[in-house]
Amino acid sequence: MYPSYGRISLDAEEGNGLMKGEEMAKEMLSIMMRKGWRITDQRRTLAQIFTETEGYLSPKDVYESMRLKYPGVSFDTVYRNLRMLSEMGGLEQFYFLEGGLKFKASCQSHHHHHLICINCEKTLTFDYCPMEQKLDLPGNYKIINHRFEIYGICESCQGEIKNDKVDTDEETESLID
Amino acid sequence: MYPSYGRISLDAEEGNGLMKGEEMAKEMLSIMMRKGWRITDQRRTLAQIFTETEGYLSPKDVYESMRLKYPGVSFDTVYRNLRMLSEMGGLEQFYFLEGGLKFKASCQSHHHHHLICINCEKTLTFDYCPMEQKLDLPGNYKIINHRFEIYGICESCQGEIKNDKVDTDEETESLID
DNA sequence: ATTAGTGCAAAGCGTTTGCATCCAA
DNA sequence: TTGGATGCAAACGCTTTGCACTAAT
Repeated sequence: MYPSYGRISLDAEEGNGLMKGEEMAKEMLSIMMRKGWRITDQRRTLAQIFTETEGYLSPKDVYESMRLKYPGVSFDTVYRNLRMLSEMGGLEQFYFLEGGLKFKASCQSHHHHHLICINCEKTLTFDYCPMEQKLDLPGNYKIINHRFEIYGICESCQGEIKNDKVDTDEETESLID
Repeated sequence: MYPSYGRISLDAEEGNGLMKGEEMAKEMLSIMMRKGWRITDQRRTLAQIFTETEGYLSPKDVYESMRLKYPGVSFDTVYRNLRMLSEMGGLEQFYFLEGGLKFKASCQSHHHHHLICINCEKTLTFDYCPMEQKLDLPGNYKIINHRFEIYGICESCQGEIKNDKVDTDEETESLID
């Protein structure tokens, strides 16, 4: 039932090819400054957590990580900052039916889509965008935005999964909102 | 920033061209029977509500509608049945960042994607699927599923919106998860 | 008659809010 | 110095659960 795939343009395997690690953290901090936000220890830590993480983080994940480096944090501060950073583009939000809302450092510099592992949530980016096609859409909608994601099982998970998590169909059905 | 669109295959404007109204309700009820579920008044009503609705319904919406026809319903029964019907494919779930989880009768008969109005949530279906392309994806993921949705403002909303809801960019950013 | 489905109430969980305190600018 | 950021606690909304009762098969 699910179609073919093959070759087309795409770029980096990980960070997104234009920015990674330290650079990404700086980017986030600079966003904060530009918007007139203060750079607090918590926010510095927050930025760093996301630059060190490949996959998605739930607010809870972030909270746990924050506590390691900055024991006093409170949950609501984490939420506040996640929300603010998301709203102005520093983070990308995804909602997983199982797992709820999660966050990931976003690439500000170019348009792309995601290939997400439904097991470990490791995410790769690729440049192909279906909107580049001459789509003949029904109705007379004024197009504003779109969403295109591909879900699968990454190479390193393909081995492990075979044992425990088997019923891939159901897994997927529920993981994708 | 957001790309072009033009002509390509597609089908019906509404139901999805293969099933509508009564037929859809029967389909849902038959699903229940096949699975060995009992057909209760509440479930019959639930099925009917979705066949009469074009857009998405939140659990709350459904609850309100249910109460009109069947005053005694409880919220948790609505949830239980929404969940069950979703799990076995009778309903499609979408999560809107603002508005939360919503449901819509699903088309079992053919693969398609959605064009969703970010104002009224009226949804049209179209047959074009980006996975038909020969995509050259990074990594070695075993592809399991995908998601492709286009968000815009439908014709009838384009007039109304201009007055109140203006800042389309932000609207969208937050509506799409 | 059996057993799934319902309604009720209460709990659970993730997220948000008000407010006094703290601290980056 | 001072207004934004934080931590705390409480509230909030949505969803789930346990249990006795009801009703479809």
